[in-house]
Amino acid sequence: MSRAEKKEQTRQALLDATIDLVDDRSFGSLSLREVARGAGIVPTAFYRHFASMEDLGVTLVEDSMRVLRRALREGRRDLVKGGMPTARESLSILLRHVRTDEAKFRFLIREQHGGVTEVRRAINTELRLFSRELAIDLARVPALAGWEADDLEIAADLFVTIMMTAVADLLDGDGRVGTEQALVQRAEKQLVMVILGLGQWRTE
Amino acid sequence: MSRAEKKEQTRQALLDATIDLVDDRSFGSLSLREVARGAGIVPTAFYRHFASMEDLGVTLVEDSMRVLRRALREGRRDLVKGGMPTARESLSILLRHVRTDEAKFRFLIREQHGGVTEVRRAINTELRLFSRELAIDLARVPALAGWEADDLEIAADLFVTIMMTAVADLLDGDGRVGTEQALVQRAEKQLVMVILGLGQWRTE
DNA sequence: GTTTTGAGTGAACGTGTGTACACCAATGAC
DNA sequence: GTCATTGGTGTACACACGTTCACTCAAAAC
Repeated sequence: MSRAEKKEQTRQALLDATIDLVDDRSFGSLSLREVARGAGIVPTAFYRHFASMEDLGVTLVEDSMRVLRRALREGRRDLVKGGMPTARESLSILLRHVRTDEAKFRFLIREQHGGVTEVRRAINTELRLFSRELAIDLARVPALAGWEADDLEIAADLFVTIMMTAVADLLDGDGRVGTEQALVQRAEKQLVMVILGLGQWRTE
Repeated sequence: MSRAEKKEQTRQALLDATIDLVDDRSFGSLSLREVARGAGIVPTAFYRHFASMEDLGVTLVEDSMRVLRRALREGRRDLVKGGMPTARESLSILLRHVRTDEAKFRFLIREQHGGVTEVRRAINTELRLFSRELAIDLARVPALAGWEADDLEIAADLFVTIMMTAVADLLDGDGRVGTEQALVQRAEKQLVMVILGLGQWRTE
């Protein structure tokens, strides 16, 4: 294995170890030594890859966000068509992604309002970008033509909030199936309420 | 000062010190010694008041929740009347409370999805209670008569989510006034969207 | 083939950690 | 007035922490 490959592998091991540890603690409570230990290297070697824990945290946000963006984008394609069945479809796509990348989603949810400023900032910046992206999609929906761009972004923001709340609830809940189903139905109904509200907006 | 009073005072000092420290870090990253130092007592004296940091955390949730409940209840009285101006009113009441009890709200926002299980659980239990309370209020609104109780709770849940998101954004934002105003308007419009959606629910 | 580079090592530092224990001193009960 | 109760103290322990420094030794550059 080449030198660069070996380095990349260790770097990834550090990121993986961090994601593992953050499953039941906050990122800010992790120690550099713990992470290094988890990756199977000596503490001082950590600095060959990241300048600090904060630096690693920001990198981890970009990593995890790539997964979230992919999930939300896929769901988005259907959501903009409006109506109840497509809202359900979008949600189930998202939640399927959550199940296969549980740890990364938990990291994002936990640290969105967490105690490490740079990490928090990175997450919210990315989420805002995504809201704007969704707003642009909404603008292309015929039924929403003539809307203010600002208002569309506000609606998009609310969709994202509902989605993220559903993810948080899913990850927090016990493993029981009934709970999960109820949770999905709730989020779905909330999305529909907003969609119905959109239809009424300045049309009354 | 009586013995019991003196003890209560120290206990409060521990809670205050914790709230202070949590302003820019996560609760899980606090050490017992730090908190004791902040309260002006020696580490071992901590145990005269709380069995552990986790224990203190749960107490702090109850403390802070009392403030949040009062704020949300006050705003609720107007919200259930429906319509745009009352949504604005409810929001401004809440945000005024946030400004006077900033640290406690920040604690709740930060730890709602934070790394300390018991604390997280305590916050979400209380929030769920509040949602249910709001749902009962909604049931008394004539326009919403005939709704399923479950659906009302789902709507109430969404109201609470929007409110909490607004609080989080307010506390995260820089101090600039323009930002704050935009944020309030956004939350207000989101509330209205849901209210409009409620009007359409199974009425189409 | 020789030299340079750099990821990983291991010992050492000063400092902070949670908790155990014996102790003090003032309040409150009798 | 005496004595038990109890919040707070100070010392001590074994351990974990972030960061420093001089080091190895294999891959990459020449």
